[in-house]
Amino acid sequence: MECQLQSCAYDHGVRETAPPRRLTAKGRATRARIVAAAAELVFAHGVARTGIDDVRREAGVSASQLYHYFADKDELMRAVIAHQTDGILEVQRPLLDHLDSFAALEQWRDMLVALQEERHCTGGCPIGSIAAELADEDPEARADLVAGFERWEAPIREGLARMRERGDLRADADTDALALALLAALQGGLLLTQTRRVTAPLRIALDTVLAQIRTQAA
Amino acid sequence: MECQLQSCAYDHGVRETAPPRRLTAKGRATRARIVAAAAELVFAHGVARTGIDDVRREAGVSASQLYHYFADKDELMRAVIAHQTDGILEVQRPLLDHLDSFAALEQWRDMLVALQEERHCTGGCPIGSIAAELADEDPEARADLVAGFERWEAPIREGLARMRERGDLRADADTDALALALLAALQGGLLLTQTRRVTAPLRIALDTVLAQIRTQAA
DNA sequence: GCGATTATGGAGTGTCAACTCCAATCTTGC
DNA sequence: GCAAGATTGGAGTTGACACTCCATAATCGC
Repeated sequence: MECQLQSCAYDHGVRETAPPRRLTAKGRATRARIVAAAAELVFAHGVARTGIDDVRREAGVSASQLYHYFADKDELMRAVIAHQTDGILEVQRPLLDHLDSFAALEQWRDMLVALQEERHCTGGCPIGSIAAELADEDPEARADLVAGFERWEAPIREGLARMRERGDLRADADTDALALALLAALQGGLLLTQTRRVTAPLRIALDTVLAQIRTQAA
Repeated sequence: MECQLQSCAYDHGVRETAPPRRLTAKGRATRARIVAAAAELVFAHGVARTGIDDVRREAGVSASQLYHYFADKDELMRAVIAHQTDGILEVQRPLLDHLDSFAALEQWRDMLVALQEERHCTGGCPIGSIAAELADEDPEARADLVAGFERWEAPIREGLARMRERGDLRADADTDALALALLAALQGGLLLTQTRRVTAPLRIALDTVLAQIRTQAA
């Protein structure tokens, strides 16, 4: 509840609940290994179907270590949300920071579709799937998810705003709404792609919003 | 695996796994009560967090009854998917069957937004949330989810097609793609609305695709 | 009405999950 | 180098959960 606004990538577990005030280099590495293992398992099977013991085994640590770094499963899941948000931004970063041309938007769409193709359409959105599972169940997780989506949406919003300022889009184009619609199309497209096991829904959902953005060209 | 194509609303549990070949009137009522209770709990808390015992208690039946009508939890969840799809179609039915004018599309959007408003933005899509949880985990559930989405998408697709045939939309408008984009916007909008607890994402996501449909007016 | 089938009650079982405890070992600041 | 504190191992506990079993009561076809 205290550090949602700053970008806080890794120091998420350091709140009043987490016992260790200072982490040694080895400790940080162990903690990171736990979070990475948990993130992978949650991405593959969801929060509820990911057992602490699975994480423990995958990360190669003992139970006491896990509870040394995280007060409980909920706190670990919050660390996973932060980790996955970092991962999304890192992977999309070069493109995401320059979504200020039609060519860049199309490249971004191609990248997203190609990624799902590689995964054979399994797995949805790394944070969207968690949101579906936890948004109504864990208020703290919800807050972190809101922050995660915001970190994702911001560069999209800013890219479209630059297009408008530069004169590529009409002065009265609602770029904030278009950015939000793009994110929603991505989420919905991913869900349908995951369910139907074909990339068409994702591609078509994104293309439809991109077409709408193009109608706003100046 | 055998009855995805016909509309099969209620006779879903009657496959080789379900012991009872014939259900008496009372039996059907009990089975329906179980499915309804399960659907409500799953909608509120997800599949994994819904215990058989919770369903049992909520429906007012004993454990043996539950396993008399359903081979296991997976089969019950498949019945829930069918039940929720029926529910979605029933609620939206009057509108859904006549989505063949801009006015009707807007009325439908208003209804969807109002519904989430009533729910204070809690709960996502009755089948979308299940899809996020089960699509990669249970192949049979995935098949039923695909069928469910198709039953939902079909009337949207057909409404837009009628608009094109009637000349409201251009002859080269890709109404199938627009219908799919609308469903994706709905799913993504619901997820973001559920997470952020405001209806704006849902409304904006739908409005953006509606605007794109309007650009295809003849 | 009567035999066969279906519907119900409720106690019981085995497994697995999250989490705890305590003792032992490294690391670090000084 | 030496305490203080950080890090680790692994067995143990507690509860929840999906599912089973067997006996009894209702219902249906004829």
